[in-house]
Amino acid sequence: MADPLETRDRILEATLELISEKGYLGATTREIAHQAGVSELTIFRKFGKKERLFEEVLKTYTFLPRLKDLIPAVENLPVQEALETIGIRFLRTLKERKCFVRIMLSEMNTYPEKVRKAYSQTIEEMVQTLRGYLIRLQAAGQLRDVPLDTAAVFFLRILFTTFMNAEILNQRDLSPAEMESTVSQLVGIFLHGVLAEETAG
Amino acid sequence: MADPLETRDRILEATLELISEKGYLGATTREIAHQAGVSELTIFRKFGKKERLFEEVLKTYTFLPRLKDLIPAVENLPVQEALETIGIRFLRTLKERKCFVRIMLSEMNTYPEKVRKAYSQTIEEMVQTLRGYLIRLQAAGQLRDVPLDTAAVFFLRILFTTFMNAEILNQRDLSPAEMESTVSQLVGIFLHGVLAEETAG
DNA sequence: CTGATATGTAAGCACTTACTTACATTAGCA
DNA sequence: TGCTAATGTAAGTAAGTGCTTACATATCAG
Repeated sequence: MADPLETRDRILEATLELISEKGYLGATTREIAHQAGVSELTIFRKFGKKERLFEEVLKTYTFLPRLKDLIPAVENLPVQEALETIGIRFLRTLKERKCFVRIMLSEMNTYPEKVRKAYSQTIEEMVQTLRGYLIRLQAAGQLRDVPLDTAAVFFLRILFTTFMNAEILNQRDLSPAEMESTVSQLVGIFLHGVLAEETAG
Repeated sequence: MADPLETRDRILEATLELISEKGYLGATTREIAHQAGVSELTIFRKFGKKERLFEEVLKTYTFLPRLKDLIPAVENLPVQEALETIGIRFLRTLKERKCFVRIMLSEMNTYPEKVRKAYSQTIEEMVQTLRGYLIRLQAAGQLRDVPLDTAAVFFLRILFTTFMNAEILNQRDLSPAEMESTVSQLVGIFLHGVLAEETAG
């Protein structure tokens, strides 16, 4: 009948959505098949077993950190603007990949190895990107002597939890306006603890 | 036979542990009964249905924020020490209630209303406590003009994610030494963005 | 001892789940 | 046209799942 690749994609997308809504155990193969507009048997012919489906979803929807591409465009901006741009982009990426993030949070307990792999390919790489940027700032004398791994991690973690709290726990849309105000407040607090000129003690 | 209250407690504790390990759907009433050293029937006699068990666990293990009791003892310390004490206490509380936190994270998607209730009785109240302390500092002229809701939220969220990342995602023990160094780094970055004397621009 | 209360054992019910088998259909390619 | 690959329908299996029923036992207060 149809294009086998297209069929496969529809199955994976249905799986992503349903697992993110109901968890791995709560998402049944019957319902996935129905939502994908496909026979349940097709799923088993293509993926063998349900667990494989799950792994394939994690592989497929691991979002490559587009933060890296952003850095060059930002490198010439004033620090505050640069960090705000990075922060907004990070929040937007999380929003776009909401289903994926939900799965990571839900299944982190029950399938830590599988989730950890997906995690290190996404958020951890974003941390490294931000850290690289901060290191260059520090080398240029713009930052005082703080541990930059920690600083980068703190910065992104605040945004991650902001997203998690609003969109997942409270199931409330994180509006662009709210994103901007959160990020600018964060950058404010973050920067004035990091800028060299303000150390003095 | 035994004390009915004691039996009830054993069931609730087994439920807490098993749901935190395997999720609500993954924890079967048979296994809970076995781990509690109790007949499966006893569970249904005491709680009626599985969902009720879940709700009762959330109610029972909601940890009352002992942060509040800490504030008076801390009010006379220098800000840095005070925040470090608060931070360490928060991390320790999370560690003690690890099972409960895991459940909150896992089931946040699938049972948001139930989890949200437990959440607001714990972490949100801690935020308010910390915010109260910061407001007093600000009134005393020790902090510059930053939004203190946001600041308090940021502070605790960083610690929450630190805990989550280490203990849940990486299933690694967060040692007292690591807790201390994380908290002191956090307070360093946090404070120098908040202290009035360093504003200047 | 009596009766109530808390628990246990055993069997099972109605239902769902992941997964399978057997057979039919459709589309495209040679 | 006929072959192959991708899918579908239908029926079913074995193993759970939450939850129930019927009946027995043990403890303890009166």
